Amino acid sequence: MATQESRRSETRRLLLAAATELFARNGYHATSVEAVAAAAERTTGALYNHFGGKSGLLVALLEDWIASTVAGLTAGLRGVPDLDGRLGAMWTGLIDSDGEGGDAWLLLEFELWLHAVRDPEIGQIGAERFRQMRAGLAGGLEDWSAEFGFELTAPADEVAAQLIALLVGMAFQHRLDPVAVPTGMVLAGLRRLLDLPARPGLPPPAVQISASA
Amino acid sequence: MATQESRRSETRRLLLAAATELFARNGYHATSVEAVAAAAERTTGALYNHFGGKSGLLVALLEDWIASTVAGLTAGLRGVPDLDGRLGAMWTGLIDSDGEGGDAWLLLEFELWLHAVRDPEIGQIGAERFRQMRAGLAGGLEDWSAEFGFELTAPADEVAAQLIALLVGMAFQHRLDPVAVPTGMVLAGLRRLLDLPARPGLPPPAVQISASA
DNA sequence: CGACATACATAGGGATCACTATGTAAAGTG
DNA sequence: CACTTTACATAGTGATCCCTATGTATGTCG
Repeated sequence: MATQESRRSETRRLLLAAATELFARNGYHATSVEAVAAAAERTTGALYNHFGGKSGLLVALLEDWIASTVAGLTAGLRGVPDLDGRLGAMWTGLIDSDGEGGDAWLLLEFELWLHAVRDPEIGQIGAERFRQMRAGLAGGLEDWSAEFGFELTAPADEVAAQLIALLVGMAFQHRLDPVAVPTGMVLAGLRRLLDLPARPGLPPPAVQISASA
Repeated sequence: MATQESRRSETRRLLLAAATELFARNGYHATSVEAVAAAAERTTGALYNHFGGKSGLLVALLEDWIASTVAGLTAGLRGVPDLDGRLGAMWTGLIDSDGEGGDAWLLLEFELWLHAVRDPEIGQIGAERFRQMRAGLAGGLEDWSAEFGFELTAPADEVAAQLIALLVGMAFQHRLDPVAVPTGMVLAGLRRLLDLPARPGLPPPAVQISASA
């Protein structure tokens, strides 16, 4: 019915989607190739034919990851008129869900980082991924500063790296203890990195009520 | 010769040190209990007698982790007279080494975070760990603001979370691509979060020369 | 429509791993 | 110095996992 090429690419897509979900949820080493194949409704034979092995699957996943993330970073920002809305969109896009896979995005981010640090081949890809994220955000910042009429007090590259760092580090803490990292705290930090005045009319962050052990 | 108690605690210490090193270097799942036992010059029998299993070893490791980190966070700060020196000490302490285990500190941080997110029992401990880190830094900030005569423009809890977030996120990027995250970029971000003026007399951050793929 | 190539399925092997049951030397105790 | 307990070592087992060799249905092409 379908051509061989379409069938093949569909299988590849299913395998990568299953691997993304399972690697994020359970981790790379805790996920068996048979589990990935089963979740994709295929067999390990197909997986080995496509990727050559478990590590090949990881590399392919990370390469796809680059394109989809750079797109996702800017996608949630369209249609948001004000600057705070855009900053907030970046944050909620990070912790709520990537729009497709729940909070798998964040888990996969750290999972892949660990492999990137431990494996030079993966590390190259991971470094390139963040270079593109920073460059994309830096470009956006320059556009924003023109659009909203504020001034960048540091090179856009620098501010981009700082904004990404704050978002990553806040998500890191938020996932362990959500109430300790309310949205206002993140937005306030982002604004301070941009050297913007604190947003007027916003109530001060709520008193911390995170449960104490 | 030695008492049984001292012998036992010494074995426990060796096992935990070996597990720390190996879990950080290779990851939890990629590290076998036999490898941990061998690195500690003991056998798996000792390991199971102490921790009941591999997961028990991880829990014990994380619990030790709490105390040692809070201590380490403030330890590198003594004897540094100026504020920039202290901020710089926090950063270099994060990326250079923890003073004992190379850069294992950072790897273990993210490794344990993933387990904390996936396992509720571990998650409780991890959340408590960061609560203590934030509280410790918040207290330090209030002392600093008095000592150095600057004013906190936001609650100390909030600023502490933001500083930690920036440090974590910067370390995250730095480990993938060190030249893309020079020290000055980190210090500038920390200062902006503290609403301090940019440091005078400091050359602007070097042009980025990170290799492009 | 027949021969070939492709895409994937099936079955199984070799290695590794977490864990357990049992043995044993040393420390503790009266 | 007999006896018990502690702290760890030894040896082995079932399960799991990554990978490979081979089989087969379906698309492809002259």
